[in-house]
Amino acid sequence: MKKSNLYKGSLTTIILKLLNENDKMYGYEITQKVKELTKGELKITEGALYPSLHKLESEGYLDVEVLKVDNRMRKYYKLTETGTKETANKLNELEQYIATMRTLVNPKFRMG
Amino acid sequence: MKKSNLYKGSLTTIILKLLNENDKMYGYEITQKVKELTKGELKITEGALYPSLHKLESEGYLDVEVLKVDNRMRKYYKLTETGTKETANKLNELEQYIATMRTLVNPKFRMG
DNA sequence: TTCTTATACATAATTTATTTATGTATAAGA
DNA sequence: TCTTATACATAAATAAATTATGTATAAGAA
Repeated sequence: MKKSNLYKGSLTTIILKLLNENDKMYGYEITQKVKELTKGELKITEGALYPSLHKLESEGYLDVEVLKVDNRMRKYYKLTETGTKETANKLNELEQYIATMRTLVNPKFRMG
Repeated sequence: MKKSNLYKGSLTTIILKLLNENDKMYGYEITQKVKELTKGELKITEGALYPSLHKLESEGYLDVEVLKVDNRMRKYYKLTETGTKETANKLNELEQYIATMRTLVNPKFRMG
């Protein structure tokens, strides 16, 4: 999704968190929201997004509802109960990742 | 290297930064240093480390010096000039990544 | 003395998340 | 009419890791 490959592995966290904040969203909406929030810094690609949504659904983290709006299909996703728990896990993992990287990279943030 | 797959893409940043701080290090030393600094949180595997070191060397970011210490081989790596520049780039990318993720995940840290 | 653990390198096979490249289809605007 | 935006989808290729091996020396425990 970007020149930096640090984003690899972050997509599910992003999707889950957005759905946690917005109750229900459809795929295209997610791409636009991410672009908007990051002021174009991060653009998630459809080739990554849709398979990821399908996976999250198959794992039971998301429920789907298909609607037709203005004659165009929209697949709305929302968190299940386990999906909400998984969101918390993923956010913890992100904070842990950031803390760990800071200890390695920034002497001011030493662990312990 | 860990249960969380957020670390994918961070290994080169970690290696470069450690070499930037410690002038010269050998592979095994890097694995131990990371384990120590993160109090066991992050263990980099040899299957990831050695190919990564070879790649950084082939890209001209690292110079190698092979020494024999206590009858055991050690390959000491150190940053080249372009390697030092690349370290700065990677660290900037990491800070940018963290800032971007915070805007997506933490409303307090909105961008702009 | 033998077995295990630590040190120190290496690589091949597999897995997984992504990018890149397509594809379909409708609506809006130039 | 042509392009851009909306909205989905998937297949092939790429890249970075994990997992599983392999070699070899040294130290320490049983």
